Amino acid sequence: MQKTNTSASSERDEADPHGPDDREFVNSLARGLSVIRAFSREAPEMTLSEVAARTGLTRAAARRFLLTLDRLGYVCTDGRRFRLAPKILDLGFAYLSSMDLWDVAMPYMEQVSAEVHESCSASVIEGCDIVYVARVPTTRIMSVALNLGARLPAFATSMGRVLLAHLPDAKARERLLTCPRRALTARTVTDADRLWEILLDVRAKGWCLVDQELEEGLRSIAVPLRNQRGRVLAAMNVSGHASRITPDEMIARYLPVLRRAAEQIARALPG
Amino acid sequence: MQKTNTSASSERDEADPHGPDDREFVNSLARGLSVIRAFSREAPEMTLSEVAARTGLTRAAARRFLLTLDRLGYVCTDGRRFRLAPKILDLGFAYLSSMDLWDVAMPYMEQVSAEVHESCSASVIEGCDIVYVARVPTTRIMSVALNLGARLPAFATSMGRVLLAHLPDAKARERLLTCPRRALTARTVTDADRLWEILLDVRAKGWCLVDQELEEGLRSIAVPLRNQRGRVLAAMNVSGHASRITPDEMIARYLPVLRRAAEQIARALPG
DNA sequence: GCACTTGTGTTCGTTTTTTGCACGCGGGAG
DNA sequence: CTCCCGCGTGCAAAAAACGAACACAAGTGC
Repeated sequence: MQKTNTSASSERDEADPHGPDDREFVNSLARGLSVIRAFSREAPEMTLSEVAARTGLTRAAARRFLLTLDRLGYVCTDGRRFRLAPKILDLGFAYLSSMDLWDVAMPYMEQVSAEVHESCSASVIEGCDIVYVARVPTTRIMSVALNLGARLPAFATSMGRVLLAHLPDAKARERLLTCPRRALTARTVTDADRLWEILLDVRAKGWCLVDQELEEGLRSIAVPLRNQRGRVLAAMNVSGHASRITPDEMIARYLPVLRRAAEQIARALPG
Repeated sequence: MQKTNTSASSERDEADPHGPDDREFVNSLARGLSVIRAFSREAPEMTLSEVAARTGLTRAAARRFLLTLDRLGYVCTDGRRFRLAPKILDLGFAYLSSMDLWDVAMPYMEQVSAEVHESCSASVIEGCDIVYVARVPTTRIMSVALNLGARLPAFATSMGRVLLAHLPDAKARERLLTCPRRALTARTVTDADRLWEILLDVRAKGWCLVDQELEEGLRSIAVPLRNQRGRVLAAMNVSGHASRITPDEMIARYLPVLRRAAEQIARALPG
């Protein structure tokens, strides 16, 4: 879902830049994972050779990995074409399960969504992107479907700015400067200095509203999710269509709901 | 989220039963993936040695895999403890993106959810389990959180029975007989012959209602999701709390909504 | 119909990487 | 202090990767 895959996020991408020749780096694993990632909306189903071409592996290597993944149940094949099997979700599931936060947060997010009649989402920051880790959708307002694992550029999203604002100064600055900041609408703020000011403001206020900077007609407001000790673990937001709600109304009506939910989540979290 | 991990689903589990000695099987990949899966709710954060113990790998091997995954950004570490990084979701994301179905289905599922004020989910079958692939939650009614990738035993769920019913006879029978069928509530039907009758009925009717067989107080009704050519790709359901709705009401009010959505999804699907 | 190109998937020996084991190190608890 | 547990490292043995063949099919031009 969603093609965006925005920023150049990951510093080191897998594939096979003929690995760090470290003896501590298992190339087979990196290559196997790159085979999994070779599948996409554009190529949901591939022959052995197509996989080889996409990953840069030899056909022989691609074959070994595909057969291995098939044996393990992560891909399936009709003999000629290969496609990913649902078991792949087990891997991400391991991640989601390993975080109590989402489990704890979901009921409160459902409550938020029910109260404001808009989608409520949670995300974490990774590199230049935010990654969606939980979501309670209502009727679609965005042009793209945002599902778990989806990425959006941090600098242009309400959750991204909240997360950036709660990074240590040096890190936040560095990300602002190094991450690509393509304007996504006419309103997108891309100037690093201006963004820095915004982050300082967000940090002081404890919330962030973004008005049609990510997508025309889309407004969203986000708050940090903290654990009991006050450390920011993620961000949570609510978005609404510009035709349905003004920024002031969002602050008046949505912010209190978000803040209350965030507090309840913090209290409900262990540790 | 959700511990269930029910049935013994996967025929061949990974780990390291010292692999099929085939030259076509890449042990390193299987082992690397088993390292990812070693993380769970119970062990969200582990030292190198703990990972080694959990996976049955030597510490040296575990170390190499963890360092590799760290380099690739799939795990992160504070130097001592390792945990999964959100990038892991990219893997499952590759799967979800590779299926148009979910993208197409989501808006209709949101509509269903809005119309009946209950959660609407979609799943596929894999072995003895159904795997959740899309979900529009409303306020929580189940005791467990069902998220993407979550598994439930097929025989005891409405979606599972729909999916089993649309398998070829031989396959459906075989799964009924070989899959574990532990009773989950007092009402759970576990008798294979009785289940077979139910499946035939589901196949004939084109929908399935399950009343508190999975969990006390939980009723759900499911229909198949087909492509334009009529092939069953997944199942979609709506569930409700027993105190809020009777089975007859579910059939009267929810079924038409589900059926209409399923038809719209079929029409909206390519090929 | 025929040789021919092109793109498959598969096999095999050789080179290269990965592995497991044994050993050494260091820091916290008893 | 010393024991124990967790971590890092060197090396022979095992494995995986590579590349180059081979087999096969479908389409191509003649």
